[in-house]
Amino acid sequence: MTTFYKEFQKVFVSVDCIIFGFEANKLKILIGKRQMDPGRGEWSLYGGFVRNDESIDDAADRTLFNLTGLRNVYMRQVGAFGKIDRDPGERVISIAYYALINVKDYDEKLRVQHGVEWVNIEDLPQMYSDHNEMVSQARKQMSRKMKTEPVGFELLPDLFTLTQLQRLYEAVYGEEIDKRNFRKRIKDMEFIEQTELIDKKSSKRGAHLYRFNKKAYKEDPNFKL
Amino acid sequence: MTTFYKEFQKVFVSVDCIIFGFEANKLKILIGKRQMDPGRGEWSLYGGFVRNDESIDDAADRTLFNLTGLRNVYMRQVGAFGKIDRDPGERVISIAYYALINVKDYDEKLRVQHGVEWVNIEDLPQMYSDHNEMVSQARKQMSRKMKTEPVGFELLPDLFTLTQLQRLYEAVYGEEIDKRNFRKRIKDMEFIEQTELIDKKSSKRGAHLYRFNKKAYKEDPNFKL
DNA sequence: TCAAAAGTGTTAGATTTACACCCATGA
DNA sequence: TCATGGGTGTAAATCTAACACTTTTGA
Repeated sequence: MTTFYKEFQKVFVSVDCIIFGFEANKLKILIGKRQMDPGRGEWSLYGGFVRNDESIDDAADRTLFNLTGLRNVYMRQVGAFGKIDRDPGERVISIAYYALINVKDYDEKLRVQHGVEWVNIEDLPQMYSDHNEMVSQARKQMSRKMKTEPVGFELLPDLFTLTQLQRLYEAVYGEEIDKRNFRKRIKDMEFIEQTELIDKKSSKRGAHLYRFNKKAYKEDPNFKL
Repeated sequence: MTTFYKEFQKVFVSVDCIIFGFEANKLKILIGKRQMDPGRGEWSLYGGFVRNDESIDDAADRTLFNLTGLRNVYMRQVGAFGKIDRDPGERVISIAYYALINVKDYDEKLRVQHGVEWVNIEDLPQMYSDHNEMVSQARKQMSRKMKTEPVGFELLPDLFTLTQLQRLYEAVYGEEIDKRNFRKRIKDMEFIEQTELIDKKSSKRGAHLYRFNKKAYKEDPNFKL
């Protein structure tokens, strides 16, 4: 089969997923104890090897699906990580991807089955290989993305309150946001629509539920938070 | 040697370099006709395969050095490209890097020897495989970088006039910039230092030559253009 | 009745943009 | 002397940031 590049060496290529979720007003990612040698037992991102019959994006989708059973998830490549000895077993080049999911979409039983946990991003343990570095880059890219594109909604239920949305952005940026200024900016974006529904879970008075209207956004794609 | 991941498949990994230069007020990249099958004769970025004894960053440095003889060049990873059939010969995953060099640092003889040319970024031919896509992503990342970090100086001689600097930014952003506003912003950055030297090449009156003071920048790293 | 979260406008300051003329010099 | 690129300041408009009180309701 190898007809053109005989003289060159092949290498293992894997993907690692930084799966972001938002829960209890905290930004979290899914990590677990590595179940494979080398490094068995160390905290680790969930990953997998790229097969010859799939693109790297497909490998990332498949890996995420293996873990969560979810498809059509928002995923973006972070970049390739390729120090010679980044994997203690073999030469492995890994391509990191981050994903944004709604925590409630991830079945608890499945999560437990796979032995992964939602861990606060501010509170990560030391992880296997260069996984901390991957997360740090992923987080930067993700928060930059969230400033100018309406991708944060992937982390929320379809209906959300403005306070939820604000807490999400506070968690992502790692800083408090002025409530009035925040709501002013939201009001300027017509594709974030107030519904008639009221959420009573988080307050006695109740808060309006909002929804992100994708079609309306496409007609006037001006997002900034 | 393969002791841990036997059941997985290895793949070729290459690097491709988007080498930016600035000449005649235009942003350009180095491309050449591919000298290897498959795709021989097509316009192409310069690339090479990653070896097992080097990191992917080192592979990119080595590849750039092979072509230009330059070391310690500003390089950043763009990302991994991994469609199954992106290379018509074999499965090859490629990691794109962009580099910023001063055109005058690249020896003309060497350039001709390697059969590569400086081509205006606005004016690229169709290239081999996904190379146009690589360039397009590289350009976006590079111009975002240039907005907030003083990396544009890598594309200029050590001494430069403000008009040169302005033309560079105009080429990168693809739009005209107001001269007075531009110079006002420059004056606010103390690490862009006026020298006593006058450049007479580009005007009869002569223009002050400026220099980027790296140390001064590190003391007060506030850059925005 | 009170604690807790929802909701609402204004103003000062900072930043950004638009804009036009004189200068120095070599040809 | 004139054509060419170098160099300079101001004012309006926009954007950003700071800030405090009233409302509703379940416990």
